[in-house]
Amino acid sequence: MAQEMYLCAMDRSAAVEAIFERVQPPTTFEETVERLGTAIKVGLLPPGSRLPPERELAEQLDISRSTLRQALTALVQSGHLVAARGRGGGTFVADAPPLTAGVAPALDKFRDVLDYRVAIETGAALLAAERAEEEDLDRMREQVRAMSAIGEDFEPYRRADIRFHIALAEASHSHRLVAAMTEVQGDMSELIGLIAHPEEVLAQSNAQHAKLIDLLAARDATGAAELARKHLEGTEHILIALLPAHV
Amino acid sequence: MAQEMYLCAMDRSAAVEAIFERVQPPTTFEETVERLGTAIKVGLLPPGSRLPPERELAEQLDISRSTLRQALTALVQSGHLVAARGRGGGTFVADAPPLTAGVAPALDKFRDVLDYRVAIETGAALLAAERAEEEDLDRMREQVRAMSAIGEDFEPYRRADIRFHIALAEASHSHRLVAAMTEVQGDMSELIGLIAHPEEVLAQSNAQHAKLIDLLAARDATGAAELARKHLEGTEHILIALLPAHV
DNA sequence: GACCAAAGGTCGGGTCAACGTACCAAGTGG
DNA sequence: CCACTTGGTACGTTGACCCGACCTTTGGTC
Repeated sequence: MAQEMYLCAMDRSAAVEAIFERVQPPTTFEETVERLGTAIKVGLLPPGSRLPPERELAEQLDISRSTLRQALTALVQSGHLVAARGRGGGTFVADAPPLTAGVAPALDKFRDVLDYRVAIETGAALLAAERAEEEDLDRMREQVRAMSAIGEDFEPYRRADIRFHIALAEASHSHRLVAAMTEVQGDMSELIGLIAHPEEVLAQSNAQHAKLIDLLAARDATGAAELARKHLEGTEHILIALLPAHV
Repeated sequence: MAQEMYLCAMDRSAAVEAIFERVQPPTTFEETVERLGTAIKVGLLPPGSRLPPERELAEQLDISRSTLRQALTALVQSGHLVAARGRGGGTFVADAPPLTAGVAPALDKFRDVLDYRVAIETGAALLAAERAEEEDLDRMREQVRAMSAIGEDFEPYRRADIRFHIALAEASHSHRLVAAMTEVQGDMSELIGLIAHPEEVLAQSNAQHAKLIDLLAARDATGAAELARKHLEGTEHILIALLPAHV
């Protein structure tokens, strides 16, 4: 029975190390705050929109009402939601949602987010080129129009931008990529607030959006992925220059 | 106060629906079984290798020993691990790990896994082309050699194949992509057991592996992503033909 | 104006996952 | 034979989560 061989000393690869990292699944409460909070920040739930009644929503999410209320309460206190009692009341997305001014917590976490984003965006672009329907493209075109119509101040531009990228994920017709894209955009918002956005950059960015749609329509998967990657590099360069030196 | 506007009826997009889906974070126990189980199935922890002592491992994973033992016990009962008491004992990966004969649970889950894989693999290929060091490429070459040396029976080939793809993720130097790749490969194993693998298919597959390394060495990101996508299509076509009609 | 229905808000008790600590049992090396 | 390392067991504590009943506010309806 005496087996030797201590944990393969040579093969201490990054993958093996990843096995033994901390295991900490989020609680139901945390997950719920994350889900709803991201949806709000990302604009999927626009200001003024109403959530389903608590008892109903709890059933949809398949959690108890108590836990749901914890999450809702947290979001009310943070100013993302407002609650109104009585008939015709309900829980609504705040009209003036607080700016997501995260004070840049973990630094190497952002590296990860940026890289993960590359995978999700290019993957979505690739599959979208293979599968996008005309209606998917229309939804994307609408956001491009919105962005070019704005031009000046950044907040509404950013919202349309997010919706464009989520629409891209939807065009890939992959449930999981939509979820991943939403999550990634939420994470990005924490970063993007930190940097400046000259108007010319936005214009060029939106030109790339339009071009991407053309490539999707032409079913040019390779070109779409390539353009997507270039598109992301723009943001990256600005961010990396801004972030202090890392490991 | 009377706000109207019931949850934007028009905008019932896939992304919005995804918000209200079931929230069910895994328990620590489940997550731990998943982590270790995947690592074993995927061959990151080869048969015969020894895990750290329980008390130590529990600290690394930042969970209580009791919970860790639940997970270990589960893996012992399922035949993935064997435990030996006494000094010089420990917990070891079983020599003959049970075949992962998953009875194909959710069907549309696999669609999702396949699509997610496209994103992770192409994303990893893309970033690897930008960042791979010579030593990263060497690790991949080694697996290609291993695969071509085998040729006949499938199990060892599959193991080397997995390690190749994980090495690709490592070459992208993205922590998160390594983790995602490992997870995806674990999920894929459940599927791949279901299909046949003619020798000629494996040969062609390995030729693509070799070609991919060349493209990475040449820093041809677009070409690498393109080839990766083609490489995956091979598996997909076989699987989709096999899986019954879906929605 | 009385009443009802539909919402959010509160309370108390029950269950179970996870933790921590101490202790038992087995096997190996000195 | 002793001591030490390592897996196995037991038990009490905490806290997340659930369930259900009830209160409070508020707008609509008769």
